[in-house]
Amino acid sequence: MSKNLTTRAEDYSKWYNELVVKADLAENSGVRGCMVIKPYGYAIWEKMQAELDKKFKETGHQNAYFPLFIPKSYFSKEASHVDGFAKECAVVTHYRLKTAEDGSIEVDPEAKLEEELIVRPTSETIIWDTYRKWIQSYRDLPILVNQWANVVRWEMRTRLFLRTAEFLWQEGHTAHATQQEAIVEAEQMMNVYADFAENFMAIPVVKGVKTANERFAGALETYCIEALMQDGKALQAGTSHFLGQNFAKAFDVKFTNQEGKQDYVWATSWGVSTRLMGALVMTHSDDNGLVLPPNLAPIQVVIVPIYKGDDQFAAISEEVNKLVAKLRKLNISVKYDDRTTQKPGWKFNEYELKGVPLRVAIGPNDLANGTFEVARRDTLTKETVAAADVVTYLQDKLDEIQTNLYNKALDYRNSHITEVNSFEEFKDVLDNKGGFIAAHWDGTPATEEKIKELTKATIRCIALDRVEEAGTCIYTGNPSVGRVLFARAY
RNA sequence: CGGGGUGUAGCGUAGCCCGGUCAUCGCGCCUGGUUUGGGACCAGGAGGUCGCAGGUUCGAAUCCUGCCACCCCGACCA
Repeated sequence: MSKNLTTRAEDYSKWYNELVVKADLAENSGVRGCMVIKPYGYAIWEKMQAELDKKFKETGHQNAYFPLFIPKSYFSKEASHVDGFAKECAVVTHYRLKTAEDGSIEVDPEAKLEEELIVRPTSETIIWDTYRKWIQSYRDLPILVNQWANVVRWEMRTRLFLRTAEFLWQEGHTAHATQQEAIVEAEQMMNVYADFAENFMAIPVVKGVKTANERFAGALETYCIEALMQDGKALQAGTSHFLGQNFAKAFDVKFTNQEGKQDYVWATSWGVSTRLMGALVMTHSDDNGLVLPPNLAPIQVVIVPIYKGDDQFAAISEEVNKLVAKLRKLNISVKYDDRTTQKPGWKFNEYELKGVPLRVAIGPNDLANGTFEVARRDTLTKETVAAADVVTYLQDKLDEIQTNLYNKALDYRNSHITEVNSFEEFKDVLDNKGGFIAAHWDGTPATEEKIKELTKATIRCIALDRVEEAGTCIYTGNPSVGRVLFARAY
């Protein structure tokens, strides 16, 4: 049993929650389903934002900002979209408070809005209403815009990072002159997300498309990246939608094409959210706490001094300051924890809990020998390194940890994709092993629904790289053209 | 939103069934001293509207009602 956390075997949910809170990432605010993201957690989110933003710009996108409030009438324009969100909207009905006779504060009944405002659950409607004004000719296209924002969904059940009532995300909304161009855009953004997840966050993902049942409200095709958590449940880590002309028709966004004819524009939308923080925690962490890939770690190297008396402390600090300067020059984020208020052992545990990739300790022995002790968070191993080599050593280890975390997660993921050929086997693997199950499915929503009802497993995606293979559906025995990936999901 | 559970100091908790010096214990915090290579030790100290609001009672953390928040299981979802 870890001294820091509940063991995962005992209760994975509790482990996850405890970890998020104890590692100082976030906590419940006490406001229904909303969390406080703490500075350490937010620093990680900022790193994600910076990297994603860079990728968006590289692919020709620009940032913009649209209103938080959306007039209710906007929602009545795209039927399937409304159906998807109607049950989870926060609605603003009044615009003023007043002091009641007993001194309490109440909503002023006189200040009722004529048309209610919806706190955006997503911005398709208000953005498409705006795009109508921006687009007249094919020369105005494409519009490649992204928004960093918060959205609110009045979810029945909430969970830190994975499903909060308010969450932070980015939502890209693009408009194109042709269907083909929009499809290429949607696929491109799925690839951007996959690249980001794998190479930056060290989280392996399966790229694929959703079945009709799991598709975004209003989309013709939903591309997704699916990750696998350590408890064997899947997590949708990002989505990119080809919206066809649905929103253009609903919001009357027409343009004149090169032939001089009016046509509706073709649309995409794509997004990732603070849910990625949950994926990060559940992919890499262990019972000693968080494990952060160096790319995302607010502190990549922490240095802890071990000393007796002021003289020794001063001598150690002098060595450390030289090292800090060299590391900073290499853009390595380093913290020298010279607090005299905590003991070394306490600090070791603290930084392990927070997932700092590398810890350097220097004490009297090291001072005498001209060495540093370097500990790795991912393997929990320690090595003594000569002062002359330590900068290169640390630099190499950061790269190695990044790669190692990805490989570790990839091995786990790959060993948890199980092919099954019968419904009995399907249920057995689901209950006793978890992970993705590659199985034949007859392609009908009804069968998918039935399997979900019986097992709580859903089709996470039809993988893009699946092989064509004739088979029979595990549930109905009807013909199938290839395997799809099932899993229980968050 | 349906079922189940929880709410006592910054954190984790005992007490609730059977109302009456019960506000318990550990960690943390503060002061002093000794310590410092894996969450130190000793001594002293501070800190609580017992989630909120009503009700029952001579008396409520304890019983009743309503509300709020959180957790788990469903349904819904990034």
